[in-house]
Amino acid sequence: MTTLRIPADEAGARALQDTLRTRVVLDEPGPPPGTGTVTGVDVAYDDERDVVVAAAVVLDAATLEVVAEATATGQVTFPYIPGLLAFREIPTVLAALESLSADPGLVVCDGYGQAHPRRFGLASHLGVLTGLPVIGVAKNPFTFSYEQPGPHRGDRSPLLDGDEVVGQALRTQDGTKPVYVSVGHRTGLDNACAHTLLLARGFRQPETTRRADALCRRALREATGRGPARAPGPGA
DNA sequence: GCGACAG
DNA sequence: ATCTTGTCGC
Repeated sequence: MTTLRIPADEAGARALQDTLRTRVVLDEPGPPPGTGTVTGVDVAYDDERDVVVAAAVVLDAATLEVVAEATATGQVTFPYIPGLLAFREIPTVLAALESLSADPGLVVCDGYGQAHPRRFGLASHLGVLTGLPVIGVAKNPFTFSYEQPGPHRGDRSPLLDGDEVVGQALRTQDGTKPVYVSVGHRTGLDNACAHTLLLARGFRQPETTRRADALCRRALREATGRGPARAPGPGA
């Protein structure tokens, strides 16, 4: 496990990405889809107090049942800057991953891996730091061009940086927007798409992401007191 | 210089 | 990411 570093400024952050990207492993296929465990990671923020909560949820890859989960709380130490997302999220995500009681298997995170201006998005950064196979499944497009994939679940089209394929726009449900899949570390792109489809059986987003999202939001509410006031019921 | 821009 | 009502569709 590589030591975590948070640069003091943007230039330092970009330089560190250029250094660490040499350690990304792209010639492994990754774990076979549907076997072992898969782990979703996500974070939630409280902008008022600069608090961030990360969640890691381990699922059985065959049944999608929860095997283990963990959360971690931290202070926000880096602003959101497109291209530098990892520096904002990774410290707390690492803490959550480290306190898991089960083998994470393949890690699925929000955001990108290779589909990044310096080929070193969150998924790649997390992979290099942990040594784990990691893929990125993002909800919105970023730095690349692509054609709209076909309308059905499983349809895809490549994310292109020039003529280099850096990911896939993948339709996980008929009639919904695609998700954007890219490899982070120690996984192949076709395999990453296969995992994503198996994990997104009932919804647009992978079950890993949905579970981790729900958990870190709940943990944030409990850590920060009341979040947004719930609508008062008719009986109030 | 301007706009776009994962979460 | 987060705030936030109603509304459209199955």
